[in-house]
Amino acid sequence: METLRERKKQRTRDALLRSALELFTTRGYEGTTVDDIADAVDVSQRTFFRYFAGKEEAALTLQEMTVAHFIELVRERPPQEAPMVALRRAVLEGWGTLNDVVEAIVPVELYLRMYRVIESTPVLLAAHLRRSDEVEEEIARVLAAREGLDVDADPRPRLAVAVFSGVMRVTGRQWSTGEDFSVEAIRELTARYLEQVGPALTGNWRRA
Amino acid sequence: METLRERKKQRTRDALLRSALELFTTRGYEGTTVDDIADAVDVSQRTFFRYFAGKEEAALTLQEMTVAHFIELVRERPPQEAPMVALRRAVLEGWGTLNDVVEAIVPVELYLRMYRVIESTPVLLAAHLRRSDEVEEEIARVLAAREGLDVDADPRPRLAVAVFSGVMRVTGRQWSTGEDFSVEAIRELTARYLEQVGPALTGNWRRA
DNA sequence: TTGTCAATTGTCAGCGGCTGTCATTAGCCT
DNA sequence: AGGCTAATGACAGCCGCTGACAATTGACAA
Repeated sequence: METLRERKKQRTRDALLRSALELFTTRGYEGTTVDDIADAVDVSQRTFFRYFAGKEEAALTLQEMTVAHFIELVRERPPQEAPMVALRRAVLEGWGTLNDVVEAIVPVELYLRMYRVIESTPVLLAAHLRRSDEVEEEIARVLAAREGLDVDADPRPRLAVAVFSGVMRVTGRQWSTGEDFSVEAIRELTARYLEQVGPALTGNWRRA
Repeated sequence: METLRERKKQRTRDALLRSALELFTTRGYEGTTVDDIADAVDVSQRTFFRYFAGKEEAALTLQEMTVAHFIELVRERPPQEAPMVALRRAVLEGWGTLNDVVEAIVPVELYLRMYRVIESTPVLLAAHLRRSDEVEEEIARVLAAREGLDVDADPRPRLAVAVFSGVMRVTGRQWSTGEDFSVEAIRELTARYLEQVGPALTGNWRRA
């Protein structure tokens, strides 16, 4: 943070983001107008749009941070690990370091509340799923590169990532509708659900 | 189609839908205004919104038809089939009967063109993925009922459906970016990709 | 310190999606 | 034919978002 200008900009952006999240998690996403957010920070509506491409972007900023972090973790996985192992470890490590990533901006509690707002707001959920879709493609390319494959010729990287991503989505939803919102809870759930993929696909579900 | 009123309504709706799809596939989704659509049918903008909840709904109507059909096919699968087998057969049968479902409203070719518009228009893709998410939940419940399981207690139905749905998404995208837009092409791709799931998850990708 | 340049912001006008309201039209039914 | 109800049009207005231009404010050098 060198110049005064930059610091001021950063403060404005932080204030906008914090006000937006606070309003979204109390009044709801649809119940909050961009004017509300701008007014809360005492800037013009136009200024809000200079910091965020849209209302959605503000709502998904925290998610984007954790997603970027997760992608980094996948990239840093030792190349000898099998793909699914690398993904699994990256995710588990990601949950472990969630606090460090988020807390620098807002309390983790706000992140969790916002997560539920996203899941329960159709337009936000849609945007979130689309972003996840993009992330899948990115990770598929990372894995393909690790394994020396061509993503367009060999379907396995995209398939593996799609499967993994599906499990993560189911896990996240189960967690967000459950009672234990601790990081431990989702870590455990993640590990457990990943183990259930095999049985879910091959097993005869009727014999307990 | 009993009364004159009902027939007129149906015709208005059909005209709106066809005009919308025609415009979307030529000028693009964002490049088409609701006023454009209404003007093409010579009704007021207000009337358009009495037939469709929004621009999105018109754009996703064909998809919705095929999805509803697919769900029906899953419901009709004999209960002794293993879950993944039932899903696989329902999908393959769905592609086989695509023509019958769509052609009653518009040429299948328009359906295919619209599919690509959806994939390439961020806001439509987002809405489409969200809808797929809802469909996953519905199908998970169908499978759970078949197998006598509680979806909230046993993660396997949701996991299996999430995996299957992921594979279908990858398949659909691959198909839409390929060269062969025939139904045979996607049927074959579907079968092939489903067979690749196992290897993608467990295999060591490096030994060819 | 001051003057110049550039970056940040506010204001305003306007578009497109969408909704509520109310008057008008058009099909239905006796 | 005339009354009832459903469908439509016209209008006003909210909200998200953008372009354009002017005003403000920090940066930096003379």
